Amino acid sequence: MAKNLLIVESPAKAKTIEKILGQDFEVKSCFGHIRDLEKDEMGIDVKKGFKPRYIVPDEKKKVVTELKQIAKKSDEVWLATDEDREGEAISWHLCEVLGLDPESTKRIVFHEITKPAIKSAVAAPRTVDMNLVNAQQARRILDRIVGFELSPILWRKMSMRGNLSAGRVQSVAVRLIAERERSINSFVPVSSFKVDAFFSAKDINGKAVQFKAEGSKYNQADDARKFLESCTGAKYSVADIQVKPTKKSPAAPFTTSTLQQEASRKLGYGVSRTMILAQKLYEAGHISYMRTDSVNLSDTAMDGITSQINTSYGKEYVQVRKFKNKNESAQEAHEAIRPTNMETIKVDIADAQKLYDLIWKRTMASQMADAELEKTIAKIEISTNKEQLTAQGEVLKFDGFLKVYMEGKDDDDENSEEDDAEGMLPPLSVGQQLNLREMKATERFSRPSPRYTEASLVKKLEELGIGRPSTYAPTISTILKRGYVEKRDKEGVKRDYRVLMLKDDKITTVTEQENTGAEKAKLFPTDLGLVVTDFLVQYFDDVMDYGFTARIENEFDEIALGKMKWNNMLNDFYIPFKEDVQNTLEKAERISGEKELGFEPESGKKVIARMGRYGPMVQIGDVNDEEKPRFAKLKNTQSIETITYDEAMELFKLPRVLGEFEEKPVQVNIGRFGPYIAHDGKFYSLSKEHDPYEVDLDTAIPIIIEKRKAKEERTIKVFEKEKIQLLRGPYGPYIKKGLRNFPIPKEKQESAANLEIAEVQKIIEEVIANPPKKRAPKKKKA
DNA sequence: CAGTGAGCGAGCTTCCGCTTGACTT
Repeated sequence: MAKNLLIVESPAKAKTIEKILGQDFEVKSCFGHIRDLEKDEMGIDVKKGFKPRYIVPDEKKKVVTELKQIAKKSDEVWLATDEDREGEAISWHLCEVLGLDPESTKRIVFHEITKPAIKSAVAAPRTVDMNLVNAQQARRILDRIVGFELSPILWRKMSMRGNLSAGRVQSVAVRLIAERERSINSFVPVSSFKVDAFFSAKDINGKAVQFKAEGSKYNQADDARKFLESCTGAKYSVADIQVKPTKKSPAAPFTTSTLQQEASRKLGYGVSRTMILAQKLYEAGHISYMRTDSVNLSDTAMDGITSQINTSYGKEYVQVRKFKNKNESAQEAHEAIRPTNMETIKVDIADAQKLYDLIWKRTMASQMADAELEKTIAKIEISTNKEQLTAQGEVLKFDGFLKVYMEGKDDDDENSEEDDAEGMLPPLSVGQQLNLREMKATERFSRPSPRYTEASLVKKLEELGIGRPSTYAPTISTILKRGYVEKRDKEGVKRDYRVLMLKDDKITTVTEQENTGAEKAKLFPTDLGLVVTDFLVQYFDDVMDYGFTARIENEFDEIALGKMKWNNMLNDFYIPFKEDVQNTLEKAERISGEKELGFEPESGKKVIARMGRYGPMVQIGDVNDEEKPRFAKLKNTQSIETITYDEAMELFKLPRVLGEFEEKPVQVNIGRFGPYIAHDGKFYSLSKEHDPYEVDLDTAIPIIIEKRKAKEERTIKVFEKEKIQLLRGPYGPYIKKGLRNFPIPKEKQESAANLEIAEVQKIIEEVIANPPKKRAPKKKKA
């Protein structure tokens, strides 16, 4: 039996550390937090100075029991949780649960899992820092108060049903998306005309090549035309050439957030996918810990990286760098994300190779030499005009880190529009005459900020100091699951733009078309998200403020330094907050996001759009009217905010009779489960590519025929006028009664076609009596 | 299943941060 028990958070770390420390230590993991606030009644005694009530959650009981047993048998317990606020709290909770004295129990920390780091940590133990623990408790309690006070307000005040929630992080994330959407919708593009001249000159081999020079931008088409006119008959010559050496430096090694961004840009992964794959790589020992905000690399890692660069590319490619973290909220408990062994190139894990390559390359590049470029800027004179044109070229003199890796660009990066296509210029000399092939003034429109992707939202949250590496992906899952936000593509719209062209001393104008506004896998707020956000901003502007987290983080820091009492801090927050809560419960009206669209001409009844119990809808008339109001669901792409009166009225055109087929009427409508076609007492649901408002008889009939045929092929037998059916499924035959499916016992599957009604009834009864095991039910309160 | 949307008012839901499995179809 080992004399010492050392506890870390992650089981994968435990294994590695046990190898390093040898026989004197048994290393175990506690799998993160082992205690949390009780779920009922807040878990906090506000009146007793915010005294928290902690419990060990059911799913943690097993780990805790095991740790208790081993702790009892060990001479000494060492706490080696992460060196950050949460890690310190975990150590303290371990003391509480394992019956250890926090004032004497050995607490050690390290930021990297390397032999020297761990050995020196063990040589210099300290004790649990209660100030830091208190800062964590304040953080935890504040989040609980905010979440568990705000969410019930939504349940009371929202007309929409479902499990709604609000919180310090998620609600602000939704707000970012909501505000971006509104700024896009109200954006008015402004056009300008950019002049480009195309010249030809001879390259080094004497071959004629074309190159581009840029002129000014004009806000009006007329001004652009005047400039082109002024150039008719002009001669062009090189007035000046400047050659400037420039440098490009590699980006810092990956943190969680930058890894998510790069995997999104280069591989198209959502943040959850990235994290699942990274977790697999970590568990297999291929990469360091993947939930980190640090850009630091251990000395051991640096040695591996530089020697790998040396062997692969040579000494001149090595350039050792220390990166500094840009954001203040970083807690830097771990290293940057890097390969554990730079010599490993192939990882034998499904789908994870590409992500590993990305990490490997980024890590390599971070310690490689700057790329050296030579930028040439040539000014071109126009004989008839005072203005000059500018041609730019770039030549790579030394590739440096670009040999392995170049960081991707977001579509909201400035200059990304222009500076990506800088090619080479042919050799030019001052005074050289140039032949103009053509000059164009192309109309360009200003663009709104792009919608967020999962990864660009994470970037923004990190900039604001909101959320942590371990919560970025789950936060996005939450706001998607709650229906506040949707991830989808948007088709672009065609837009005309003008091109004025000067060629052979003649000016012509042509109109061309471009596709604009197309976006892929972007986050859109739903009506629910917009309505809930507006409500929260109206009544809880302090918590919803983008600077709120940063402000309370400063106070948590004060607590951690022992300069502020944690319950005083909470009290200062709580008093005005609780007042807002009371006030809102009393005064706020039910939230429905109602918007008046107009009046129905025949009846004079009001037409409105609002949130209903089942989602966004339009309504004609009022509940208090004698006649019942009429309702219609909004289409997926429509929103309460932007729907027009005409679009709303269009929605009332369902149900619609399309015509007849086999002497029976064909009707299209929208039901609870979406749009469907009704014919001859049967229902055929419409797939997404069919818009129920567009469907006509000619499209409906093939759908009926095809679905009917597919159904026939799957049907084995029908009982009681189709109330009970025997169907063929992908895993074998099954029984369908009403909406419910019932499995057929294995031994009866082969002869399913011979089953009679009595036997079928018996199977159904048996299944109902002994329902198949479902996923473990959620724990209810005792 | 192919309907609704208010309100009546049980009984349900919820936060953020640490960590990984154990569950189905």
